[in-house]
Amino acid sequence: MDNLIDVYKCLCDETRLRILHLLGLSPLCGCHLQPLLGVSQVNVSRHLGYLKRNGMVETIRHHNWTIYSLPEKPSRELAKNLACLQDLAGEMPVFKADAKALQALLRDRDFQELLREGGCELPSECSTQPQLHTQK
Amino acid sequence: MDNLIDVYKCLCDETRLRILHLLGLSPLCGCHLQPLLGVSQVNVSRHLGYLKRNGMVETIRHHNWTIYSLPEKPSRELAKNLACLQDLAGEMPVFKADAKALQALLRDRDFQELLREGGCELPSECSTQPQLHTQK
DNA sequence: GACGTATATACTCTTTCAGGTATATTCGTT
DNA sequence: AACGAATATACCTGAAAGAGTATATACGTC
Repeated sequence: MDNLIDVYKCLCDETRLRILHLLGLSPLCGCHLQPLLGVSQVNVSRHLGYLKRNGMVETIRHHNWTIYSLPEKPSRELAKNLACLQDLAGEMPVFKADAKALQALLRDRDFQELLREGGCELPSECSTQPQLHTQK
Repeated sequence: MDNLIDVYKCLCDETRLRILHLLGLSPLCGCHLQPLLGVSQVNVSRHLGYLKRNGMVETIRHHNWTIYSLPEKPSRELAKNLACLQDLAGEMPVFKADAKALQALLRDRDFQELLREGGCELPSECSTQPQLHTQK
């Protein structure tokens, strides 16, 4: 029961909702999330810390980066609610805009390499095709 | 987006979760919820007020009673999350115990009459069969 | 009109939360 | 060793939440 409440507590903040939605699409670092979300570094870090303390995300350290991702083995409560969130997000402007903004990052080779080095699975949206712009 | 956050805010309290779960099974008054939940009258009333302010429940006044029920036409966000909650509740001890405690009330004729007079649909669990104990 | 039941509000207190500014800490590069 | 990038923590503040006690309000009955 407490676990379920913790899940909902994590979900009742817009920044955290956007973070979880994005992490549902790909593992990400704070430095990727910050520009996507348009909030301060401290803010991202604090919300990520909150999510981690509550078991909503997992981390992998790689060099100076902390790669955040959704838990590999989420609790039933978490899994159900994340599925519910992704479902709802598909029809909500804020989330759709976030997903769109993420697409550019997913095609970035430096980003793909970072995930690979961190041992993360690349999301299917990461095109392995030759790409046009590799700005970092 | 704000609506979704409000939904989650309503869901991140144990008392409110239990209320919503019970209302998913039957319309109920505060005076029914109070003994079921085992919390004070003020507490039930405040949480019900919170839920109503956020559009999570609807009310019908009948004499001295206020019958609370889930919205007839819930928003997409609310509907999805209530479905998710009912799903999860099926396997959680606290909710199962609440549902069981509610069964006795559902068979109570005074209770059934109150719902009918309030214009509520009787939940399917309300047996219309002759009953053994009608203590109020 | 007095009383009991059902419900809601006011006041207070304590805790939690979200955000801002400033300041670590860690790692890699120069 | 100095610097920059990525991340995290400390301190402060204002707002909201949750609960307790007391007190209203509203309705029906006697």
